[in-house]
Amino acid sequence: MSKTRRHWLMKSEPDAFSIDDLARVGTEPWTGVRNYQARNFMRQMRIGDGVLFYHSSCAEPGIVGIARVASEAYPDPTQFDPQSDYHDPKSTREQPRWDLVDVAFERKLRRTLPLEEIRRHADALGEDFALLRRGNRLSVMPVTPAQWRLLLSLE
DNA sequence: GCCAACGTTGGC
DNA sequence: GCCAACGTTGGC
Repeated sequence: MSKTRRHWLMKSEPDAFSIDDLARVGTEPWTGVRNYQARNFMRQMRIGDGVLFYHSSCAEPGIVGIARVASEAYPDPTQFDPQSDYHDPKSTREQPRWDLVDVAFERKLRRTLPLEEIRRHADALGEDFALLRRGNRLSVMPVTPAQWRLLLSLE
């Protein structure tokens, strides 16, 4: 396993949990991911990896801040909680299905980097940039160093 | 609110 | 193992 810091993009609906919420709490366990691909990406995360914080399902979807991975992946406790929206009856403490990582606030961007503007750089970002793939619904995705640089240069 | 895209479930 | 039905995501 490489020791190089890697980069990711994580989506959140600001009505549920925004970049300002993260700024307030400092560090947040990223509960509720119930997609295997997204879970597997979180399992690849290492402490210190960079995270682009993306607001989805809102008036101006886009990248709004930078965070960093603050823990290795560990079982998402909400999967065991029958009261939780994220409860998964097929999960047991012996055999958990869902993991999460802790995410720590780094900074807000000077402005929201809107999806619409990101789209205009689709060619430079390349085919492997999952955010712009057709019908993309992935909430956790990898970002290459080149994509990271390009996106932050737009700020 | 609409709808396209996609993942998951379950019957067969 | 196929595939239709269903639920969810997320931009608009």
